[in-house]
Amino acid sequence: MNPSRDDHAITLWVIEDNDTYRNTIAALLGSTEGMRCTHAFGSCEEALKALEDEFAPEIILMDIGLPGISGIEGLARIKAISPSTGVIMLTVFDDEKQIFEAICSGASGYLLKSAEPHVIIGAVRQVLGGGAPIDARIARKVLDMFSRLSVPMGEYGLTGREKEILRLIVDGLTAKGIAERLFLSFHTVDTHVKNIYTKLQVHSRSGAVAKAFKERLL
Amino acid sequence: MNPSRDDHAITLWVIEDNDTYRNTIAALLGSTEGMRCTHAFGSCEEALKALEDEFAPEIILMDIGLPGISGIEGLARIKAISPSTGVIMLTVFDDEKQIFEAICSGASGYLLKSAEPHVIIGAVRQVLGGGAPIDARIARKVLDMFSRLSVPMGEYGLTGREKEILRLIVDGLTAKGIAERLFLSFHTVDTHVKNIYTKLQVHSRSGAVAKAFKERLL
DNA sequence: TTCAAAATACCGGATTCACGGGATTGTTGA
DNA sequence: TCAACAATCCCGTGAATCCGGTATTTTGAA
Repeated sequence: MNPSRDDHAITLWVIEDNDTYRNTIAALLGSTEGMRCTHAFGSCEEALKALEDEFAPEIILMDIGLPGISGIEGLARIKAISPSTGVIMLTVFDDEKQIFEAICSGASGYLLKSAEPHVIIGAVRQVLGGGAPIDARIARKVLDMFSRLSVPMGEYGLTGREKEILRLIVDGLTAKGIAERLFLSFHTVDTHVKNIYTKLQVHSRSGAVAKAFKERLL
Repeated sequence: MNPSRDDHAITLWVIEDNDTYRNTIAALLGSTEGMRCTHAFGSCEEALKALEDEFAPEIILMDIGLPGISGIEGLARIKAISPSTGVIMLTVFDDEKQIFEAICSGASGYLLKSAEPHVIIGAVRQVLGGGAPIDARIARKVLDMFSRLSVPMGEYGLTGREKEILRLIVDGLTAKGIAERLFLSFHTVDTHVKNIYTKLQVHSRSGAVAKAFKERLL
């Protein structure tokens, strides 16, 4: 495989409202061996329109802060039309909310606009190779968000049997149903449930279920 | 500030059971201007022991697959003793579970052992600068995990009032309590709850609560 | 304006829950 | 050996629930 042959060149689009930056980056990509920047749009609307009657590119470099349809919204729409297209988001800020939304919308990479040319070029190659290039400063935020999500599983001293029954309650089973499932008498289940309530300090099934989810007891 | 001055040099430890790789990386770090690799351990146990009566280093490079105390477990213990120490995990594999656990335990970076020397050096600097260097292939996994977490909020056509009541149910309120809170009659709440059940296709409060959590209906 | 959907209110019966009590087996660690 | 705990079983009462209805008012969209 010779990446310099045009029919094997990576096709790229750029979506960026700032003329100067757009032209700079388009020129950079276009002058790189094995890459062809076939379009450079100033807005998501134009790119989405182009997607209607053209083949989608392999990679799109997109500004996250666009006028009109935002980068986030645009990303979601692009991925809806062409899921296989890798989208690398470019940003000047590192706003957590935006990062989170972009990730959820299926961004394949996340770079700062201040990134060196070789970093951007490398990022494109990494996306093609199944990687997700993320600027270290942004990655820090992602990691922070992640570890914040994982609440340290609360410990209430539930016994094995109690956890088992709690799981079945979460699955929506009634006391009788649980009894049948576990070959127990209804009374036994009832007692376990009572003990679960005491340990979790709740007074209803729904309370126990809510607590189980909130504190990752399953 | 001159990073080549020893008292401003970055202090580093290496924890890696493979003698060859440990020595290679220790030598690499030691020969880099502005860095001092003060220890190279073959196991977490040794490093943890050293932490008891020595100042913690600024950065630790640690293999994730260690004999005895694993890298994950070691990471957690190290962060417990010295939270300000940045720990960069090194791995040969990209096992999702390990990545997830390492992130939750507070890893500051995640590299493949096959990384080029300059990448490792750069990673150390990035951690010092508040970044979190992550190999693109691993970042891909992180992003996948993340977007998998955010289940596309299920839509069951719940009306505003129904969502409001669902929230109160999740908070553990009883029908009577909800009625008081919303200045409604008990019967009205009951009807809404019935409709919620129908729409969510559940048959109990606990079922509705579980579904609400699983499908992020709140 | 018209009409459907949403929100509101009510009834009755069968079922389930919450929670108080008491009791019997094992296992396990002190 | 003995206390502690887990797991099992039983009972009864009052409250809350689920579910099948019916029916009125409000509201938003056609």
